[in-house]
Amino acid sequence: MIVVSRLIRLTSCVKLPRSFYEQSTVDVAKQLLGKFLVHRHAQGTLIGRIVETEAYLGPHDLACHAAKGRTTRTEVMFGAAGHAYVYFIYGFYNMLNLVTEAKDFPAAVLVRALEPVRGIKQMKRNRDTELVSNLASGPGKLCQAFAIDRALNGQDVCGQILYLEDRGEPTPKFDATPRIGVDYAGKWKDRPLRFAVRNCKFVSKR
DNA sequence: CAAGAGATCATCT
DNA sequence: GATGATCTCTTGA
Repeated sequence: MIVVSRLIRLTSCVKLPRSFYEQSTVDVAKQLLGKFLVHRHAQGTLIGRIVETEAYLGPHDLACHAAKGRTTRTEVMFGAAGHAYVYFIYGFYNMLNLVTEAKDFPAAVLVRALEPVRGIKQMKRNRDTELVSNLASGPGKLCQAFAIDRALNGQDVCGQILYLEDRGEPTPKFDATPRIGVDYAGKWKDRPLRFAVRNCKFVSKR
């Protein structure tokens, strides 16, 4: 019986393969809800359930960094799917994105919020705060909680250090809204490309 | 509570 | 030299 339950656990706990990230960016962004981000860190293993994402659709999407062209900064987005695009912004925060679609097509999903699952003690230290719903409820917060910085830019997220897991949970009910903080993006700013789990207290505050 | 400012730096003009 | 896929704290009603 022990062996059987282990098998069940193994089969329902699968690392997302590269083919997952090669799908359309909107599909990846939606399907990431309810998946688990795992960071195997020297401090210990940190795990969170994804509850909020945003899709950045490519060079024509004025909110996407790649709309400004292929540069040192955006190079990772032009690479193969299933890699981390981590950038530094506002002088303080890192943002975690997962590169999607075909090589040479620059698109990605911004991971905006997580429900802390494992390593909560370490996350509290990293964030210097006690409230669990304030540990990873925003793109800057979650990078701080999960010790994600630009050292992880370009990391293969189909590897052993940083990856995503499907634990058998169906995609939760979610709402689609415009993306946050992209008022400069002209007609693209109102497109409903932000996806957040409905009635979830771990999404970013808005 | 809502609104505003400040923090601070890599990247691009 | 300006700005940004943010967050926190302070202010004032």
